[in-house]
Amino acid sequence: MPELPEVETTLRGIEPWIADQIITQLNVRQGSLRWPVTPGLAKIAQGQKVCALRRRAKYLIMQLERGSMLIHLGMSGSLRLVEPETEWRKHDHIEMQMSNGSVLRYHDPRRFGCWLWSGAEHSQLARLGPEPLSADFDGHRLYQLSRKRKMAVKPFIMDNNTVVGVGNIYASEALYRSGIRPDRAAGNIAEKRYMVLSGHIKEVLKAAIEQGGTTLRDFVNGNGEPGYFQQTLAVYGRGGQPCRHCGTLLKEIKLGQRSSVFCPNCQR
DNA sequence: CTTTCAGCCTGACGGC
DNA sequence: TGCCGTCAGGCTGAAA
Repeated sequence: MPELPEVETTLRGIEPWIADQIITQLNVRQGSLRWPVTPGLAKIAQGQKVCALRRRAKYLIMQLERGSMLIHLGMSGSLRLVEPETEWRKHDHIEMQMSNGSVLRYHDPRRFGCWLWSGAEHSQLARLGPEPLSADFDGHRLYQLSRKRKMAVKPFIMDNNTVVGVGNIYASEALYRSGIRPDRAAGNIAEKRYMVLSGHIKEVLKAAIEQGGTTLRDFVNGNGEPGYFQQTLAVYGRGGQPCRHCGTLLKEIKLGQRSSVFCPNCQR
């Protein structure tokens, strides 16, 4: 499940191998993703240089000479560098060959990701909130945006309009660290608590990115799956198990269609 | 305006 | 053993 840290880790892993290189060939084997892969993408991309690779929210933006490719990993997607002529695995959908011999493979069993070309601005990026690790995101923003909102705080912080890149895992963990119940109404939380929460969102994402860095070699070699976060998760996926702080059994509820685990004693 | 929810897709898992 | 239902997840756009 690629969340922001995984996307950032992917970016850092592949960037040195493809930046400033020319796309010699692009193969689309399966173009039926979240949105259909832009028709003619292979022909459009071929011969263009990768001028830059950057991340916005959970999107990767591959800046080429005449426009950009917007890439999303959905929830099961991955980008890996593989040896040339590597046998195609099931669910390998796209391959990009570079002038330095690097080969990038896109693998995505559930096909929730996307590869979209645009010569101008991608509409998907138009109304995104601030990056969680930027100075534009802080407790003041959470407080201001949440006034009079009845929505539970967890879906509120997972809303891309509030702040981007906070998925179910890290929202759950940040709320636990902040001592805030995920089902508390967003509009009913004091500014001070939002200051604490915004700090923990940043911390948890930073920590995950740092740990993701240890799996960089996996991306280069094309082996293995990143599984770095599992050991450090306090609540996500631990419903019914004891809280590591107080021993109270963690409670699991549904919020906005998503499972949410919290400690009824530590979080209020 | 805010909030909810279906739909996209496959693999893993539990029950029978 | 295999079949079936359920779940997981990000994101959009339509409905309430």
